[in-house]
This record gives sequence, structure tokens and C-alpha cells, in this order.
Amino acid sequence: MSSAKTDGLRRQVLDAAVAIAASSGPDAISMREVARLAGVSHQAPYHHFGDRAGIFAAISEEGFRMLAESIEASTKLGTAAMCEAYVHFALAHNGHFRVMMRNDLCSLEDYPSALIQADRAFNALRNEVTAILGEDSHEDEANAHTAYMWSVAHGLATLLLDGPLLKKLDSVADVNELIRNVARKASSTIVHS
Amino acid sequence: MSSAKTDGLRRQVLDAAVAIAASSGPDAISMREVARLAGVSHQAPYHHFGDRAGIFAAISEEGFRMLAESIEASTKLGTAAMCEAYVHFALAHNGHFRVMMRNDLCSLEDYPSALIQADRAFNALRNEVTAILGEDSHEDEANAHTAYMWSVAHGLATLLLDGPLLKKLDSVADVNELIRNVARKASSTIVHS
DNA sequence: TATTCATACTTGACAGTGTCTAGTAGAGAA
DNA sequence: TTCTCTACTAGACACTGTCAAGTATGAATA
Repeated sequence: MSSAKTDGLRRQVLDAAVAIAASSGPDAISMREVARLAGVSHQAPYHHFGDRAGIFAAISEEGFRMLAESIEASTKLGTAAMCEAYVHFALAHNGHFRVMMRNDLCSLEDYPSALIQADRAFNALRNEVTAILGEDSHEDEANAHTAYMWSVAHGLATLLLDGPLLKKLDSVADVNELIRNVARKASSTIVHS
Repeated sequence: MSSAKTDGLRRQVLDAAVAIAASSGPDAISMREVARLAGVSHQAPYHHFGDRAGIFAAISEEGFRMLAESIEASTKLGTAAMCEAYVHFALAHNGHFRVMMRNDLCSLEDYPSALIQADRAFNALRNEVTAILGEDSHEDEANAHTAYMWSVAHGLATLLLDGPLLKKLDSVADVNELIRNVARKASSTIVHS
């Protein structure tokens, strides 16, 4: 039924780790606990991941791949849709997202395959921003707009996930409405020169 | 010379913990390490903080107090200045900031004195937004704008601190210029109705 | 002055952790 | 049969947070 059995221990450990990250945060992920959940010895996961950071790297790569696919798929719908896609990904895959954004757990530079996926997501957004600004726009301008869009999406996502924002704004009935609203505001700051 | 000696062990432990958080992240903070740095037994910090979460709570309260003061001081200068103040606080006090924004380390609800300071910062921003929108604006609208401003500031701050953003945008010569640019964009989305 | 008592610690122990080292069962190739 | 590689297991080590219990010191009280 689940992919855990067919893909072997590696998949089992990854699924267990993501589930723990989603419910209790990445710090609650323990080599011995995931081994226990998979019904193997406490050293078995080391064979597949090297060390604890290796698990975080594997989760990051998988997460950034999904995020990149999600953002790329929304490219044709404009920057607002991309912003929305970012936030919705964070909420839907918070187990992955929480790990991806903690580079004290594993720095992407040490795991090139994960870095490639992160670049895919970033480039999709920047390409779209550049296209809207026009070909003759300065690179600095494109970077500034990209940084802005990324900041809005990332800020809203992290604040919704475990920030004080959601509790404060309890009068905002519909979270999806808030996300759409914010994404629209953000994309309206980019205009063709 | 330093305030550590005069304020006693509590202050010494707090300073050591913040320094560790700034250099190696909050997870590197260990009860036994801070005790070692203060030259006391491994149980001494427990007398002042109860447990590990107590240290995080104390750092959070101190951090939110500083953040609130910084935002309140910039109130008169408008929303762009408040956004800038938020980001500059995060960069200048990243030891505090990293702890404050991790509510898996200690949830603010369990530490009312820290929550009060967080509320101060949030309310300062919302009051300013409300003032600009005008008295007859809907509460939902004010909340949406506040969420937007907060998202931009928080997103940029976290991305600059340990996100992949800074490395991507290496062609952005001046980080302060980027911050000013983003803050101005964000505040321009709020207009009196 | 003697006793009580809270503060601010110290010492010792326990279970849990990541990870190093060494060993083993099994499958496939020579 | 022997060799080698994969995928583990078993044991140990230093480290962690935290519980329990003991101790020194100063102030308040009788």
C-alpha cells in the first residue's frame, strides 16, 4: 500500500522523519527514533544517510524538488500565482518546509543536489519577474523585485506556519483569502517599465 | 566591565546563550555548555531558568522588548521605517531573533511576559497601518495590510539571515539599499481610502 | 545568641542522544 | 570455494537534559 515497503528502509526512514518534523518540528527527529519506527537497529539509518544531517539533506532535496515543480507549474499564471503556490506548498508540506528553511540543520552548499532544486524554484520566479519588467530592465531591478516577491511569500508562509500572525488575525475568516490578497498586493508592485 | 558580573549568574548565562545562538544557532545552546562558560556547575542555570525552555523564554522576552522599542521609536517615521527597523533589528540582534521566531523552542503562550512584548511590537505596526487607512476602514482591511507589512519584513529578515537569498543576490551591492527599497515598495501598497 | 529558613548553588545519578568501531548474514562473481 | 559488496546488527563512548539530594551562606526571628 504505502511506498515505504517497496522503496526499502531509506524511504521508510524519510517518511518517518517528515512525519515527525510536521508534528513536532525537525529537532524532534532522532536517528534512534526513526530506526525504532522502521523496526531496525539504531545504526541502520546510518547506512543510507551517513549522519543526521544526511536525513535533513534528503528531506530538503525532496522538498525543494516539489516546491520547484509547484512554482514552475504556476509560472504561466503570473507572479501572484507563484506567490500563492509558495505559501500553499509550505502549508501542505510543512514537514518538508520546516526542514528546508533551517540551514543550521544542513547547509545546502554541502549538498549540491539539494541546491540545484532550490535554484530551480528561485530561477522560475526571477525569470517571470524579468519577463514582466521587460528585457531592457537592469539586473539589479529584477533582483530587487525577485527579493521582494520571495520575501512576501516566505514571510507569510513562516508566519502562518508557526508565527504569531495567525492567532493575531483571528478575525481574518478565510486564510486562503488572506493568501490571495497578499499575493495580489505583492504582484501589483511589479509593473512593465 | 561587562554587565555579566554585576547582574549575576542569570545575566551571564543569558549572554552566553545569546552569543551561542548568534554564532551557531539556538540548537547549539546547551545547559551544560552555558554553565561551563559561566564557570559554575551544570545545575546552576536550572535555579534561574527552570529548564532549557526557560532560557529561550528569557531571550525571547528580552528580544521582543528590544524589537518593540525599536518599532515604536520608528512609528512617527511611517510604515516603511517600521519595516526597515524590523529587518535591521533582526540583523543586529540575530542571536535574539533566531530564538524569538522559533516557537518550537518555547511557545509564547506559556510565557505571558514575553507575549506582552511581542504584542507591543505587533500593535505598534497595526496602529500605524490603521491610522494611514483612516478611521472608517474595515478591521479586516487593516489586518490584511498589517499581515502584509509583517510578512515582507519578516520574510526579508529571515531570508537575509540564513536563507539562500543573500547569496543569490550578490549583485545587489548594498544590503541596506535593498532593505530600503523593499520597505518602500511595501509601504506604497498602503494608501488612505 | 541560637534557630529557622530561603537563596544559590554543588554533586551524583539516570535515561536518552549521535556516532565511532567492529562484527555478521547473505547474495553474486571469480 | 573464496572474495567482495551490501545491508545491516551489537557494543561502547562522550555528551545531553533533568530529577533528587546535599551544602554553604546570609537574613530574619525567637
